[in-house]
Amino acid sequence: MSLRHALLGVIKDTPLTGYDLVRHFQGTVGFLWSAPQSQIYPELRRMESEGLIKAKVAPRGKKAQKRIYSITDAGMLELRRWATDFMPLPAQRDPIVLKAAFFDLAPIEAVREQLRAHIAQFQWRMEQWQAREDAIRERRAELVEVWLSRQPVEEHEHIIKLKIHALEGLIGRAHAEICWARQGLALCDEIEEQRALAQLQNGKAASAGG
Amino acid sequence: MSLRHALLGVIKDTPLTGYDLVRHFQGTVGFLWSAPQSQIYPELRRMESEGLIKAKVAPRGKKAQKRIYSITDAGMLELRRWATDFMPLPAQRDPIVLKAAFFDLAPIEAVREQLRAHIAQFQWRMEQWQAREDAIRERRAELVEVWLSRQPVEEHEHIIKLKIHALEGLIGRAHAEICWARQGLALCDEIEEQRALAQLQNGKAASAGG
DNA sequence: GTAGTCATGTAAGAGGTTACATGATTAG
DNA sequence: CTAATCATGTAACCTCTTACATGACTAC
Repeated sequence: MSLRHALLGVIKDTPLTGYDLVRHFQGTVGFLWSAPQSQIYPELRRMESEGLIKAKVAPRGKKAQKRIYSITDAGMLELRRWATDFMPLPAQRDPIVLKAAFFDLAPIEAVREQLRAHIAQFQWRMEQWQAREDAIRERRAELVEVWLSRQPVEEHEHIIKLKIHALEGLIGRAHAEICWARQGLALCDEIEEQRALAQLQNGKAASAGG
Repeated sequence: MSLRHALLGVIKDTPLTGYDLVRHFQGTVGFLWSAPQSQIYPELRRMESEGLIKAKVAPRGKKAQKRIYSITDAGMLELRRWATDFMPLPAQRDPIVLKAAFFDLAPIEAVREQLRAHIAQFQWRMEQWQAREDAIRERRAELVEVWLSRQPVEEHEHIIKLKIHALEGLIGRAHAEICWARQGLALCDEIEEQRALAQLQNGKAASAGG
């Protein structure tokens, strides 16, 4: 149930509407845990019914309303419990690696395309993570600052370093992914070269034999 | 639908029963894509009904029977299609990293425990992957050899190199994960030291002031 | 006979994806 | 008035998890 805790992790800093949370899930926390809008609204309702968050209904214009959620003591407790409890590694399940193990079934140009996209995707993500890291380090990350303002000053640096460490994990992983894909591209070149060479020698042998 | 293709990827080499596949999913392919037994049997039935595999019912002892599945032309085609088609990156969703972003909410000893387990888990996986890689390279991987025996000899090295490349991706990632967790442990030490130092200075200030 | 392995399932529920659906409000 | 944004949902479907369930066969 990580979505729940990702949501709590944002709401703990400041009260937000479901809509705000949806946006944040494409911005800040979304880099850590992506979730579609259709998952967030029902989850907020469930969390409310379980007392982890509470909603304040606020008017919006003349007729419309919105629900501004804030964390409860029970929610904060649950978040701390989750952060503290041991969590086993999720099962190994990566569709790209699985596919890579069967790349010999695909034309080499399709393999290249997949690997190039892999690089591009991770480079894009890496930039996002890097930007987020910079924002946190330079004290420009709004919600983090709100949270820090409620923590003892001597802990601020520790909190920041831990948050940066989490992002460093993603960046390091992205780096590994990019290296891997580049090696894959090199392997594609090597394979194609050897095929061309074999073709050439085949031709020679044929003309020599014929 | 990666489970389906993981299954096809094994069945393509040699006919197998559901039971055999379950075991393989803790051995060879399971390092790439883990799946519980309760998912494999129904999926095989579905694949059979869709004509991707066909079952040969064989007797087992006197009364019992077993279903030996083998791949059909349609199944082989589907596997090649899947290997060729472009596949977008799965959404970012890693519970451990998410948790790491909120490590400041947990007691430092709990953080250490999580990180130590992280290292141990990935070291274990890494050994499995490494062993698998060695087996493939040294031509001791049974099913891979069955597959190779039906491929042109001049392609053998390419196929092996591609399969090893897939495993190298996992190994590289595991390496990154271990590095990250070690840095986390170092950070824990640092934080604890600084806390102890602050405690000490607080004590001094208190005794000087009081 | 009995323990271990071979063999095959079902079922409830959690979590995630994709698409659809609606309506108020605000900025131009 | 019209388009973009704010705001909140529902529904069908798929995948995966966890647990339960059964029975034949084989080696001791």
